[in-house]
Amino acid sequence: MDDVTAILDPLNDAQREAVTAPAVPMLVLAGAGSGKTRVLVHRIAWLMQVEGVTPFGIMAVTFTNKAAGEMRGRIEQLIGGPAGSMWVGTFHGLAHRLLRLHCREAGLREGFQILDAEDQHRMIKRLLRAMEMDDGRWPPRQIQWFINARKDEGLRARHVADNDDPVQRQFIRVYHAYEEACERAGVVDFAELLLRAHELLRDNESILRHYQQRFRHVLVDEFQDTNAIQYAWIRLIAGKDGCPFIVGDDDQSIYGWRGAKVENLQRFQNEHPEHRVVRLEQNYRSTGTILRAANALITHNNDRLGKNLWTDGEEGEPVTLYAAYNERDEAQYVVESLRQYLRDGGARSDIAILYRSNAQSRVFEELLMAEAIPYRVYGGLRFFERQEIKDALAYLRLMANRDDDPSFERVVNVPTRGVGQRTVEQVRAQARADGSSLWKAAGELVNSGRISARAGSALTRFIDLINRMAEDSADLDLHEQVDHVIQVSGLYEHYGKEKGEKADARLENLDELVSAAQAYEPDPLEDELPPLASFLSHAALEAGEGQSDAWEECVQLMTLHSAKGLEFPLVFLTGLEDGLFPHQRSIQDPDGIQEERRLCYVGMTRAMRHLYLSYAESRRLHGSETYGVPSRFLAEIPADCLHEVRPRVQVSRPATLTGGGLAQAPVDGITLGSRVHHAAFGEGIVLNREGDGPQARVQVNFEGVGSKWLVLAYAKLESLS
DNA sequence: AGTGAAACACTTTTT
DNA sequence: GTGTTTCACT
Repeated sequence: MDDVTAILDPLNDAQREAVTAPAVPMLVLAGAGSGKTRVLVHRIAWLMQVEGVTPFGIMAVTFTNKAAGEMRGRIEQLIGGPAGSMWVGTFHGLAHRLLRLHCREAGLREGFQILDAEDQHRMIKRLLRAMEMDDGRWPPRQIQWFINARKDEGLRARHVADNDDPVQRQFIRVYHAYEEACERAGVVDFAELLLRAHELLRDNESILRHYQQRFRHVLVDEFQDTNAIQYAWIRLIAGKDGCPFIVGDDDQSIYGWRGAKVENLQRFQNEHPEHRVVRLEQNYRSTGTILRAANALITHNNDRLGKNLWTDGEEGEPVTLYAAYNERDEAQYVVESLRQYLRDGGARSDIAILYRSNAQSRVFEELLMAEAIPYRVYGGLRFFERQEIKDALAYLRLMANRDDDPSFERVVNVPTRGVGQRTVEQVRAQARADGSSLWKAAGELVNSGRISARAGSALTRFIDLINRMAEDSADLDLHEQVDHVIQVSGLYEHYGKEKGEKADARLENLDELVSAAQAYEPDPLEDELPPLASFLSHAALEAGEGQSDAWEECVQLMTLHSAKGLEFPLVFLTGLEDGLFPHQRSIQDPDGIQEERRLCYVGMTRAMRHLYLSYAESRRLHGSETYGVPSRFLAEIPADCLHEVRPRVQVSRPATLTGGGLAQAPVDGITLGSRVHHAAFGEGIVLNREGDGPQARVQVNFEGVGSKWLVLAYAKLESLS
């Protein structure tokens, strides 16, 4: 039983309590840096080695591939062998596996493929056109969002009520059309994977019973991020007597905007009266001061499940606050400070620069570039999302399934082969008339001869190309197949002709696709599937790394959202201005503010040893100069945790520290953010200010009237606050 | 079919 | 200010 010491020794009391918990539903409230992955991993080892559960009976669910991979790795390390038949994966990945295993019962064809967000967007645009709906009045993005949000709630088009709202009615119409189009093409989008898998279990007694009996132990990571359908899914599989082991942190719920429901934590407790809660509150990451600052901030939120992080580590240095003159000054300060850290022997990869929105990365990039400090920006296009890669995949998808309309549309005329818009439109019309796929419609059109000779021969060329490639590569290995397609389709040549350095990069990517195919190993747990179809699913489900310029030691730049789950010795949390962070779009809504506050909390708790906060008094935003107020979050951090560096007085709008928080000094009574009254426009909030003296102009957002620029000398504004 | 100007919108992101 | 997308022109 010395295995057990290996499992339990590295744990603290709370962690141990969670890991060794009896067979009841468990909720582990795991604060930032409290070792939640460790608890999950050790729990699994405990189940196997002490409770005698086989890997076959365990399912562990995460949100990202990265988290899933890490978990699997650590499990295998701890138990000293492969986790084999254990189901460890993302919600989408596991739902996908379920659907592959039971595609017949799920109402899907055998080789169904997955639509990524871009494919889905294109498809909706096409549908709108076919339905003769103006995509100006019906923004495809909005409809896409609508459909996904409904699916995340578990609702199909036929379930959505229009409430006599004409707009809603149109949305539902498109949703219906979209469902049909997906059905016809044999594709499913991301949300559909979850919804379908849920329906599969819900509607198939025997399948459900099988999985309920099999997975008595379902473990879920980041439970605060689950949406309605994911919750329902877990509920179903866990069944009445399952013992779900849930790990989450309500204070780190930052995905409400995409359907995540923090309430699921509460709901879990209500629906499992016999559950037990363990709180992991000891933090192993940050200094005492950083924790004190973060704790104080998050205390301003309501309805918390309650948790207070502590550490027995050292106090550490105060959190530094820098009031920058503008965004360039902010960047300069950040770079100076990180230089100092590097001079003191710190590693570049220890450093993270965090911001609220992607656009903010630019200033930092420019400066880091100029100073020749290697950096890496997270986010952006990932490997399998690149244009040339998606083109190649579209060819492959068509070969696997001729009815794949999105892929047909994508490559009929890439590279150009004389199938113009006119011809494609004819094919679409034919498909609509026959209720068939584009591929069949194209064949039909060519045979019927109701098409010009030129267009007909161009289409025929395309049809023959696909057929020929499918035939010729049928017996090849996967990577040879991919290579063959890239060459024969003309894609390689096509992208080679692109000008600039782009061509090289694109060709390199295409080569890398071949390598990826060569390295690909099908999932042994689901594969009856031909390697090609399996590879294509993999490409959609795991879009690959962002543009990771190798593993060179780099300063890390990323949004606060993508920083979740990571930790860095040195963290810069930048752009702390009202309107930017918290973001303008969240500011009206109290729940929005709370989510922003949690985001700030997440950002602060990324820091291990050094935390720098900064804001800029003026900033170029969307092209024009704006004047920000220090983020309200700054005022919520106790003054004695903060060390304010070079507080600038007498810039455009001085900020001073008073009474434990930041307050603004008045500038002739009209301060940014204050309420004013105007004779004609009524009441509003001062958003912006330009210039000095009587000629100064202010931008005021009036209730009802909207925002106006006014010259102070003429406007006769009355300050109300 | 490919280029260029104009119009436009602009959190956060995984799968 | 920047990147994207659409439309019009060659």
